[in-house]
Amino acid sequence: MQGLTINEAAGTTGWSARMLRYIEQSGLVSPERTAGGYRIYGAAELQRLRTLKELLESFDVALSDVAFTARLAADPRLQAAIEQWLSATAERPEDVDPGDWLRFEQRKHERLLLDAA
Amino acid sequence: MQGLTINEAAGTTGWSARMLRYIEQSGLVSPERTAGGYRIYGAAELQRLRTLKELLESFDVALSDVAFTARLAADPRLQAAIEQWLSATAERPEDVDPGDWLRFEQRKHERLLLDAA
DNA sequence: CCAACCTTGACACGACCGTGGTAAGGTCGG
DNA sequence: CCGACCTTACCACGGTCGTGTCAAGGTTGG
Repeated sequence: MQGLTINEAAGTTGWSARMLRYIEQSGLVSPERTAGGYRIYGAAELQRLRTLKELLESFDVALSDVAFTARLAADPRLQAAIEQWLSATAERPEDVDPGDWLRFEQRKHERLLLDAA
Repeated sequence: MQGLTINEAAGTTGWSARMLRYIEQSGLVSPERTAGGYRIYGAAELQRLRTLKELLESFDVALSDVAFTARLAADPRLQAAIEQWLSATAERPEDVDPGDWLRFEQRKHERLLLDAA
């Protein structure tokens, strides 16, 4: 076997088995499979899952954001197009309220925080 | 006045007035205001709105994706964290099915295309 | 002053995200 | 062989995105 099954991996990473399947579907962590189709998580995958969790939590980023960044990294044409568009804004950086998109990006979480208060 | 009001801007850019307000809220295009609070779109804003529309349509990208990329560009710490995490996957690029996250990213649109067919 | 336009705020709605669950069936190891 | 585990495929649910619309009230320009 030499690797963990999905529920064992869930136990040591903090994700649920359901989420491990979802993460695989998003293309971010894809474990090997046994001949019968069982997912087998090796040390590398376990490490990636743990750091992924940390990344999402410490920066308040969504899974889909990381997936999109992967798409960006793999498609230089797209990356160039977006960065070029953004750089046109940067022409007058003093006009941009830096809290603007930040609040937009994190609106959902602000609500959660407010509800908790 | 020397600029277009929101409905005039909507007419020449192809966006709806509603979406122009939404785009402003996302921090991507923020027009000046009159003393009374009216939005005034100048040539620069109009151009940005048109190219934004083109960008979203030709690359099948969401508004929130561009907003997230802006957040990335403005937060090097976040950008570095995500890119570092992604680069660990790239260690074994031959193991990654490039259509995987691509299909994940565009699942919604595939459905639309299928429905249309 | 006034008609035409703008503002914010709210409700609505379908589609998608993140997540849990359950059902029907296949695989593992002893 | 068999119990424990895994697989995929669905339904559900609250929350967010993108978008329209409507109400109540303020601004603009002649």
